[in-house]
Amino acid sequence: MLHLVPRSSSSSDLLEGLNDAQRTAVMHTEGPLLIIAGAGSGKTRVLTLRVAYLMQAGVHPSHILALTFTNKAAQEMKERIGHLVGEGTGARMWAGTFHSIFARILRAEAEHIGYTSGFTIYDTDDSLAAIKAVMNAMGISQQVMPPQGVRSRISSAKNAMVSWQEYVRKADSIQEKQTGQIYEEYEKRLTQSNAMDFDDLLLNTIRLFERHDDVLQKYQQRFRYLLVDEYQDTNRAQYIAVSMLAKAFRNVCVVGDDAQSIYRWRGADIRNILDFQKDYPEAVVVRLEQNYRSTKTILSAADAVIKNNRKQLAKTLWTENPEGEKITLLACRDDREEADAIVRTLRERISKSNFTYKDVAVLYRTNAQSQSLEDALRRSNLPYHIVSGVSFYKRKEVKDTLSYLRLLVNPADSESVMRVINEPTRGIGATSLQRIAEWAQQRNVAMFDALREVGMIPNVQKRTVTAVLEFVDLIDRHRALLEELSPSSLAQSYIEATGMMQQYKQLDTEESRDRWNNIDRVLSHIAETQERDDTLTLATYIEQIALLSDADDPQLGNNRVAMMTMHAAKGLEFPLVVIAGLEQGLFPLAKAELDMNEQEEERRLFYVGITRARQQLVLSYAERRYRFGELVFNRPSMFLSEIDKALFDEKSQKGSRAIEPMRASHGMDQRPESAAPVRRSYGDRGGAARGYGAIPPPSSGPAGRPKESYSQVPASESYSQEPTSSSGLRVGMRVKHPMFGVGTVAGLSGSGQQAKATVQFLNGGRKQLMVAFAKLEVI
DNA sequence: AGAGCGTCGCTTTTT
DNA sequence: GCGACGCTCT
Repeated sequence: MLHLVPRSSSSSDLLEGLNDAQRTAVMHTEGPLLIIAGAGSGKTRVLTLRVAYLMQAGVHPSHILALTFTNKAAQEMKERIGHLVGEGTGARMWAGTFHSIFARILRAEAEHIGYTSGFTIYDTDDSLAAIKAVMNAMGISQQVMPPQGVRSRISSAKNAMVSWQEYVRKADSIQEKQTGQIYEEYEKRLTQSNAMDFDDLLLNTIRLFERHDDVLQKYQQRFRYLLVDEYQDTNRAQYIAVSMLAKAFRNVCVVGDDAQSIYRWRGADIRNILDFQKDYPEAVVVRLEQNYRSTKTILSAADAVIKNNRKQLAKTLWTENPEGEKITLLACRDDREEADAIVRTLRERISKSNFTYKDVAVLYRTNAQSQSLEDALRRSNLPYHIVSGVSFYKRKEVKDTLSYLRLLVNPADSESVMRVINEPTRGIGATSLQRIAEWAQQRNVAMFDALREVGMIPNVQKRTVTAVLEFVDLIDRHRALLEELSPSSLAQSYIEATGMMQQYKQLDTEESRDRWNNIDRVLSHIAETQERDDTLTLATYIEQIALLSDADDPQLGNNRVAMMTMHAAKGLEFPLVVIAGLEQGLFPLAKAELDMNEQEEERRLFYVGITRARQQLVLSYAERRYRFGELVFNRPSMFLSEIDKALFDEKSQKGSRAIEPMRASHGMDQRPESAAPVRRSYGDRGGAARGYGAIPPPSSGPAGRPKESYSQVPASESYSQEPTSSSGLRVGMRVKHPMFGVGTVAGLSGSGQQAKATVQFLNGGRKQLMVAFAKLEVI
C-alpha cells in the first residue's frame, strides 16, 4: 500500500462512531455485499468509509468503480472520499453516473462498435426530433401515432434490452408493428449520425462487452471493486452491465432501499435488489436500520405510510432522535392560498426556529406546481431557487449554440444540422432541406455529406447552393482549428462567426438581448469549466451538458429556499420540509388510483418526501387548483389519512377532515364512479369541473379567485361525484371508438353539443373527442 | 423565406 | 396557460 493516506485516518479512525451494522459493511472488502439502507441511516457515510477502508487495505484507487444515478451523488462521494484519503488519491478512482461512466468507456472503445469517439449524445428532445424526422420520411401520420408515445415505447424496449429486430418479431398490434419499423429506422439514423441516445449508452456498452471479450476482460481487470448506489433503481440494462463487470472478481457491493424505489416508470426493476442474493448466494447482507436524520414523529409518519404497501421487504427503521415537533397540515382552498399559507409558515418557522432559507425545501409531485409557489415566494421576497437545471439548456438559443458546437465534434449529427442550418436565416428553406434529406436517404449518406454535394442535387436553387456551401465551409473551417485552439477561444470565435449573436444584437428587443445573454453565458461557462479543468475538450464539455440532470443544481449551496420535485429531492435532506399538493389525483396521480403498482410507487415517493425532513414536516393540500388553465376540484390525498392523527399538531387536527381515518370510498379498490352520481345544476355552463375524479369538500365556500361559474356552486353539490355528462359518460368508463379501439374515459368537459371526452386508448393514444360526433360505445 | 395566426397537446417523475 | 408546430398569406 504505497499511495498516500493522511495520517489522521488510520483504519481504527475510520471505524470510529459507527454502529455494528455500519462497521460490518465498511469492513467487508472481498466478495458480494448487499446493503439495505433505510432512509437517513448513514448510507453515504458507510459507502465513502468503505472505499477509504478498501484503499487502506491496499486496493489501488483505480481498481474501484462507483456507479450512481446522479452526477451530484457521484460528486459528493468523490469529495468525501477525497477528504478521507487525500484528494489526489481519491481522484484516481472512477465514480460517476452509469451514463457518464459508460459514455467514457464507449468513447475509448468506439471503433469496436462502429462509432467514432466523437459520437454525440442525444437527449430526449433530440431523439424525439429524430423520431419525428423518421416518421415524416416514412409517411406515418403523427396524428395517429404520437411521436412522444413512439419515443417512450422505444425507450422502454431499449431499457428492457429488446432490439428492434426482436421488437418487430414480437409485435402483434398494428401500433407495435409500426413502432417496430420506426425503431429500426431510428436506429439507422442514430448510427448514421454517429449518435447515441441515453439508453444506447447502456446498451452499446453491453454490446461492446458481449462482442469483444478482450475489452470486457480489460474492464473487469480494471474495476475489481464495484459499488452501485441506489441499486433498487437499476433497470435491466444496468443490471446486466454490472453483472458482466462483476463476473471476474465478484466484488460487488450494492446499496439500496426497496422502499425508495421510484423509477419503475423508467424501467427500474425492483427485482434486481430483491434477487441479489440469488445472483450471489455467497453475498453478505447488512441492514442499516438506525436513522440518524429525522425525529421520531417524522419517522413514525413515514413508517405509517409505507406500511400500506404490500410489496415490501420487512425492515424496521428506528431512531434515538427526540420526538420533535408535530406535523403541520395546511388545508387550503386553492393553489394560490396554498402557496400563501406555505410562505406564511416558512416565515414563521424561519424566525421562530432559527432556520435559515437554505434549511427549507418545498417539494411537490409535478413541476407544474412550482408556478404558484414561485409567485408567492417572489411576492414576499423570500429568496428561493428551483432545482431543475435543465431549463436553461432547453432554451432555443442555448440549444442552437450547443448544436453548433456538437457539429464541430461530430458533423454527422443530422439532428444538429437540421437545427442550425438556417439559424440565423441563410435562405435555406424547408423545401430545399427536404430535397437534400431525400437525396441523402437514397444514397444512405449522412446529412452533412449530402450538403457537401448539394450542387449535384436536382431542384435546389443556385442561391441555396451557395448558402449551403458557405455553411459547410463555416463548420469545416472551424473544425480544422479543433486541435489548435482551446475549447473556449474556438467556441468564442466560431459562435461569433455563425452570426447568431449578431442576429440577436441587431433585433435589440428585450427578448433578443436575453437570448444574446444566454449565448454569452454558455461561452463564459465553457471558459470557466476550462479554467477548472485544463484537460477539457469541446467533446467532453458537450457530454457533460448532455448528461446534466435536474438534481445537479449549482445553486443548491446558496442560502435560498429550495423548490423541487420529490424525485429530484432523493438523496437530500433538509431541517424543514414542506410537501405541497397532497390531493387525490395529483399525489397520488390519477392514474395511480386504480393501478395498485402505480399506487405503491406513489406511496414510496411520498415516503421519500417525508424522510427528507430532519426536524419539521409541513404538508399541504388545496381543495381546488388550476390545471391546464382549468379549475379542478380535489379530495385530500388518501396518503394523509394513513398518518396517525396524533402526529399532527392540534390546529391541524381541528382544521381538516383529511386526516380522519380512511373512509370506505377512499381509493384503494373502489372505482371513483361507483358512488351515486349527483346531478349538477350548472351543466349548461360549459366547461364542467373536470376533476381528477374529485369532490369539492363541504367547506369549499366561494373562493377569492376561481372563475365566477365555480364560486356559485351550491353547497348541496359538495359531495357530488364527477359529473355524469348528458351523454351518460363518466370518468373511468371503458368505451369503444370505431377507429381508435378500446379506451378509458380519462376526463370530461363541456356539455351538450360542446361536451368533450378525453379518452385514453389502449394503444397508448390519448384523444379529446366531441361526444356528439365521436361514436363512442360504452362497453 | 418569413410573419402571423390558429390548433394541439401538454404535466408525472430523468439519465 | 403556454409553447411548439403547421398552415396560410405575403
